[in-house]
Amino acid sequence: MSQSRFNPLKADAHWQKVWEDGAVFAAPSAAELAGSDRPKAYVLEMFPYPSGRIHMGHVRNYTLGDVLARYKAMTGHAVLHPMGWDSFGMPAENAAMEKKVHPGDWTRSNITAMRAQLKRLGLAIDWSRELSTCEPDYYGHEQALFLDLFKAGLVYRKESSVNWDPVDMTVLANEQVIDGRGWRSGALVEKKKLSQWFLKITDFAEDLLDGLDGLDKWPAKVKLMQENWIGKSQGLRCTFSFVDSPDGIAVFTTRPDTMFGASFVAIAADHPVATELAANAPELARFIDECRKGGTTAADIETAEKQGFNTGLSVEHPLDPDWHLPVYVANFVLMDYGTGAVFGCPAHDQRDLDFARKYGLPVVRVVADGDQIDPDFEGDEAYTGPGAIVNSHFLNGMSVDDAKNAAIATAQHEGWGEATTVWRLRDWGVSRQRYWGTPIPIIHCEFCGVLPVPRSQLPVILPEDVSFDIPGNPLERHPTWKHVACPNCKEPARRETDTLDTFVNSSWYFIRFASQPGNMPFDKAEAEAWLPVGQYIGGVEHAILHLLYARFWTRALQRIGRLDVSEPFKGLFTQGMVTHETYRATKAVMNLKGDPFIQDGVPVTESFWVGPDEVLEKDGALVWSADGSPIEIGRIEKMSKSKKNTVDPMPMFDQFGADAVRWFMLSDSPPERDLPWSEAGIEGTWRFVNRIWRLFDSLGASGGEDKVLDKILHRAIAGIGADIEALAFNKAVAKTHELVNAIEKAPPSASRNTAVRTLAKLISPMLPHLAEEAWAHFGESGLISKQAWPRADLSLLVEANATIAIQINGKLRETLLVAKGTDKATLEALALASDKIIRSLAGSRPKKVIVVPDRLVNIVA
RNA sequence: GCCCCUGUGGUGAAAUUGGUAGACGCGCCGCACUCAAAAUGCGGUAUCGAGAGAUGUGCUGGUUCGAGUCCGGCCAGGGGCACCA
Repeated sequence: MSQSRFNPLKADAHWQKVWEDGAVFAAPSAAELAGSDRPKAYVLEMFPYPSGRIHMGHVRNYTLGDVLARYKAMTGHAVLHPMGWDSFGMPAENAAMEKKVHPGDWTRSNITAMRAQLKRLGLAIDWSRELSTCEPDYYGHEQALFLDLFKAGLVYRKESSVNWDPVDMTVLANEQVIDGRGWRSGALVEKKKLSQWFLKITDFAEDLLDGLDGLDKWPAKVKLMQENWIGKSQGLRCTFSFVDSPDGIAVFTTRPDTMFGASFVAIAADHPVATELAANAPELARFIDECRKGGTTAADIETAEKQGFNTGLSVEHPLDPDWHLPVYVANFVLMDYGTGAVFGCPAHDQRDLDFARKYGLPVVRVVADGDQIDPDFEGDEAYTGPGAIVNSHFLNGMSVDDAKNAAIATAQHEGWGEATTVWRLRDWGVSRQRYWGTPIPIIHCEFCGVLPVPRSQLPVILPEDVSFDIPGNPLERHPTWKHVACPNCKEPARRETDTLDTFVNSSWYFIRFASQPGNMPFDKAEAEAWLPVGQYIGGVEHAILHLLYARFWTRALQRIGRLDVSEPFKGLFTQGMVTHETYRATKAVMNLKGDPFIQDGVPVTESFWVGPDEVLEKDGALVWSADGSPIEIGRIEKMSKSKKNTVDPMPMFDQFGADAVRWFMLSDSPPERDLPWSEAGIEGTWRFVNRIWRLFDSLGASGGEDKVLDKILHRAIAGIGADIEALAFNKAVAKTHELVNAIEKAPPSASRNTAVRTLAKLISPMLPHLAEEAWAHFGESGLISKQAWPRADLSLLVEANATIAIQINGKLRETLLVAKGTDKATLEALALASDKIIRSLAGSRPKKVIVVPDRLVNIVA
């Protein structure tokens, strides 16, 4: 028998070329799909941002999707498994500023490098559908869709307050503001009012919430997060009229049952009533200013004291015009939630209670706390639990829920309020004062106002000749780009220089993958042939924003009749992060002369992140490879460039080949769980790959059946398939090991030969290069990737015998092998006749015997 | 503060509806092959105990013939939201 070795580097290169040259993983066209009875499988991993190199997180993400896509193909599905690039965004502009390269050049060369790296993984991708969002043939269509939504009234412009970095002259997202300063410049961030474009996602709040119910293949956690984010609250919107005036203050409450416990009305600092009063009240103006300055970070809010300013105004209680309440401006009331005004019911709301105690306002109990019904509420802890309503006239005696309904009914009947639903969800602000994004296709004309760019002028192409020498938006400074003729009056006009939030790019790329005509964003029928995505796979960090925006965008397209799909992602899988320890080294700070910098007689040190490849172990402690100084081990975090805790996957591919790395990624840890990175064990997977190869190389001309092995094989076929389908790859790996162990131990036979050949197919989704190599080695023609997944013979899955556990008082004492289906009485008799049981019982009579056929006998003694 | 998730050997982890805890892998130990090493193969590996046996799924109480799994109360770690009326 000739011995051959598996050479992964040769095999990887060879089969990757065969797959690519033969367009083996090209998805069928929509027409072919319609004409075939094959079920469809659209498998999609979240497309990468081309940051430069792939990292372990990418390897995990794309391996998971790839196994599923390959399995789906083998199980007779028409598969769409595409790849593209989320290529607009800030890092490109930062690179431009730091390295003096054009964002386009930087991005495109990154894509070239990362495409090659991804291909090195051996992914079953239809590369003919590759797209890149920074190219006009993508973003031009996005501009067309934006104008469609504009025309449909789903886009509007509004003054809104933004975080403005005065040094970089740009708007910052909330996450980019750290302790009130810009994350890059370190400058104090200012609040600035800017005219911004918004998408009306709130129009779809109810739909987006209701739609979650139908997403039964989404993780409950993600649905819950979206539900909280959308934040539906139902309650009463009512008006507290000013004393002696027809006007009033609109208030929203989720607790109309506590109306009779009201003791003040509080309005936001930005409330129009406050603004009006402040014009003639300098003290109030100063207070409002204070409120605006207040930080918005979690820590600020935690420590901020409830503060108010008594306006001197009084309002009438809607249920009793003679009952007057003071009106405060309060720092804890938000203008952009509800109506920007609340009524305070201190006894049953902690915040209101803090406020009332501070300003000496009445605190009246209106919900009984057990048998406590005294109207005089004592203590500093509000009661927010259930109870009967008390001290509340017509609501007395009702439950909280009944009283809510009764109060709302009365308000509606008497005309001073109505049932209202309020959402936490805000409209989506999509304007970014940046260069590297989709230009917003709008023209501002002094005479004709805000106009869409005519369709014939799309795409609005991003100019390439820009400079990043000075901070700010290069589009704003470009000498010619923004100057255009008004499409209406032909007078000189100005282009919109803002670009779209990059989340817009990722809100429809999965549609473009399904259909990519040149003259429009997508063809309706083609897109509908593939959509929705059957299985979407990505990081949980996108659980809210990306997934919510994509769901909104899809519904918006549905509303304007462009696509009859409401939910873009039927199945969602959120993979865990690949994490690694972080390391910090400390070094002395030097002065200009190069001597240690001494302060108060002590050398000043600074600590900084170092990468895992710079850390050595010496005498049981970790030291920095550069100078041997001690290393402090930080917490385990997601691999990121800033913490320097990344590990480059590519050397592993060069050393062990794609299959060993893929197998390693799939082994052991369930894919939804975070994976603390460790290379311990990669040699083990490499050994396993070689063990399998030796099996493939061991086929002989033996005959004869091996019924035990047949059974094991068919159990593996069924089990591995089910595990892959459930994305439980760690379990599929374990079952593959069991099968391999069994085959290795089995003597030569026809059954064994069959098992070895079948094994090649079973590993093909996970170890595709090895499997192709085996297929060729067997002398077969064609590709194993195109073979049908083996069929499990169900009759072989039925066990003839069952191992019965014999327990005494629930503790295992003995096991018995019996024929399956042995009746209860026989089992009981067998159990009681067992030597061990007789000994254990030591003559005492069983009180009771529980028999579960095919499982166990439990003797209660 | 509110909401959610997780907790099992040295280690990554398995465990259909409550029914033999620790499958499978990594590591480690022993053995074989070898002048030797690597590679490979064989055996062992929850804890205590010489053994029979006892104990064991974060802690604690409960339901049950029987609990890793269900219920209550804690503890620890992680995540999400947060002056949301």
